[in-house]
Amino acid sequence: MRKTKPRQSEQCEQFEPHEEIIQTLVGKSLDEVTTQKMAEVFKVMGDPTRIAILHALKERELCVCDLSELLHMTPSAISHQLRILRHHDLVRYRKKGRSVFYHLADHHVITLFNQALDHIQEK
Amino acid sequence: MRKTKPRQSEQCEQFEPHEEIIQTLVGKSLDEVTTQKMAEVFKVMGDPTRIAILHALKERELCVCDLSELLHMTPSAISHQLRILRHHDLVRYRKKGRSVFYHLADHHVITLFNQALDHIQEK
DNA sequence: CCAAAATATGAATAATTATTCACATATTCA
DNA sequence: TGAATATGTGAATAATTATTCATATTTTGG
Repeated sequence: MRKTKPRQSEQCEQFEPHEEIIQTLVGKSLDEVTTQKMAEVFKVMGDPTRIAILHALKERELCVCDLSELLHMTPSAISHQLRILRHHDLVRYRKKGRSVFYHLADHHVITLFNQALDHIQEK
Repeated sequence: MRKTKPRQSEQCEQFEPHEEIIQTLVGKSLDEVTTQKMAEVFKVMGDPTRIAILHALKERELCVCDLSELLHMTPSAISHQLRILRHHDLVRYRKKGRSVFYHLADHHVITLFNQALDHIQEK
C-alpha cells in the first residue's frame, strides 16, 4: 500500500439511486486485511521471473541451481524470488544434501496459473 | 520488466542428472511473451485498490463516482486505476449521459478472484 | 452557447521492488 | 578439519508505480 486513503464524499450530484447503491455495497465490501492479502497473492505472481519459476515447478521439483540454469539467471536472483514465493506459501522446499528442492505448495497455485493462461489466450 | 537477463551457465557441479532435467524443461518453457502477459494480468490484480474495485463490480456495474464514494478515494485516483483495468481488458464500460458505467469483462476475472480468495482463506 | 458535472489525463512525487554484488551460512567429502 | 559447493541475505541501485494536483474533455440542461 502506498499512502493513507483520503476522504471524499458526495461525488455525484445525481444522488437519487446512488446513495442507496453505495449503502448496499458497503455491507458487502471486503475487509481491509482480506483485500490486502488478495492483492499480495496476485502481486507475488505478478512478476515474469516468478511466473517462470512457478511454471517450471508445475513439471517437477527443482533445486535453486536447476532454476538458475533454466532461466539464465544468477542463483542469488533466483533465491531472492524463491524467498518471496516461500513467504507467501506458494512454494515449499525439502533439503537434500547441499541442495534445496522447491515444489509448488498447493493446487490453488496451479489453478490460478491456468486460469490466467486461459484469460490471455482467449482473444 | 526490469533489466535484460544476464547469462550464466553450469551453476551446479553435479551435472549428472541436472543437465538432462534442464533440457527436458527447456522444451516445455513458456515463451517470453506469454510469460510477460501472465505476469501482467497478475500485476494488474496485485493492488488493493484494484482488488476493491473488482470486488465491487462483481456485484453490479458502477460509475466512477460510485466507486469513488464507496472506496473513499478521489475520482481521479479511481479513474487512473480503471484505465489500467480497462487496458488489460479486465473491465469494460458503457456510457450513459455524463456517467461512465464499468463492469467486469469476463468470467475469468471472477474465477481468478475467487481462487485467490480460496487460497488465502485456507489456513 | 454557457455553466456545471463527470470523467480522463499528464506531470510530479513518494514508495516499492527486481537484480546485482559482496559476503555469510550450511553441507559434503577428501 | 578444511576446501569446495549450494544456497541465503543485506545493502545499493535503477526502474516501476499509486496517488495527488492541476487541467482537459465530454455531456447535459437551461
